[in-house]
Amino acid sequence: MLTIGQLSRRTGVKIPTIRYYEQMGLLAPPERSEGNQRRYTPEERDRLAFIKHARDLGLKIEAIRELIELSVHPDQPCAGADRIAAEQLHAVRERIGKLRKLERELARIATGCDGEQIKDCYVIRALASHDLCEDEH
Amino acid sequence: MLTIGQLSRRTGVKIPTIRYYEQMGLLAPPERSEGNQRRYTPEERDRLAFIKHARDLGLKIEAIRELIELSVHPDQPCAGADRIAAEQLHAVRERIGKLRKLERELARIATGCDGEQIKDCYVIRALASHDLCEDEH
DNA sequence: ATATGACCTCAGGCTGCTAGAGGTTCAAGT
DNA sequence: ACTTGAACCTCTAGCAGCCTGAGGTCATAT
Repeated sequence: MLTIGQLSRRTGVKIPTIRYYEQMGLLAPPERSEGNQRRYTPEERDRLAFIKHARDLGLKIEAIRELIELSVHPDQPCAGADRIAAEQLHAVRERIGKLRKLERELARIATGCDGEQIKDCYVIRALASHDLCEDEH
Repeated sequence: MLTIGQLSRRTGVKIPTIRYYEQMGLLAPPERSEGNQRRYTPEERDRLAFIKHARDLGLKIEAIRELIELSVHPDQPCAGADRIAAEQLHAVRERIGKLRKLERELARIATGCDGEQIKDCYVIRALASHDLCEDEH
């Protein structure tokens, strides 16, 4: 049995975050010691590691909840899990696309200024008007 | 003079958000009608457009506040504005890098499953353990 | 005069945590 | 057996950056 501190160190998830996940229903309320402290089994550690991995991949709490729900029914078809992963991939690709547009524009803005005073500053002028933008947004 | 609704439509910034920016000190408290409703000048519309543009580029409220502060002193050197833009560019590039790692892993996870049941599902297994990951994270 | 829509303020909620106050328990050392 | 000190407990509040809704007022057209 692990204390919450040991669990935290082994998974890299901070203690308040563990308690938060319990509150959010991602982790079942664990056993308690006589003095009311949380004690975790290795299975619970595995589940927390699962949650952390999914969070690191950018999955929302709600999506993780669905996946856990699915994983409790190992004999059902796994199309649901596939769908969640695919949706997540799609979301990540969209974010990358948007960020690359931003990158281009920021690169132009950040390197374009050779003025000396604010009133000539390309950064300020570029933000003040879209006329200097390459694409619409 | 524009009402808050007109301002909202012209800038694409929602009404509660405009009031929020005022509260945060990004917009000065505007004039009011006799009946205490906000009335905006074209200059205020321009400033809101500036704010929106900067937000769309991912700048934080605090960074925008600094830029506005700078733009009020047009005769000062503009190195500060350049720095803010460069920092933002750096942050965006970092986010892109991280997201691309996620993309690779998710793509592998989302396309790797040909099991039929949850207990064989590659998505679930990949999340449960890092053994299936390509890089550490 | 009245209807309707746009506006006002204020409070509370959202995500995903994090921090702090104020109190209890555990394990180790003496 | 006792004492320390770290680790734990619950609860509340806070962060960004808004959004929503309640309950009420204003503007304008008919």
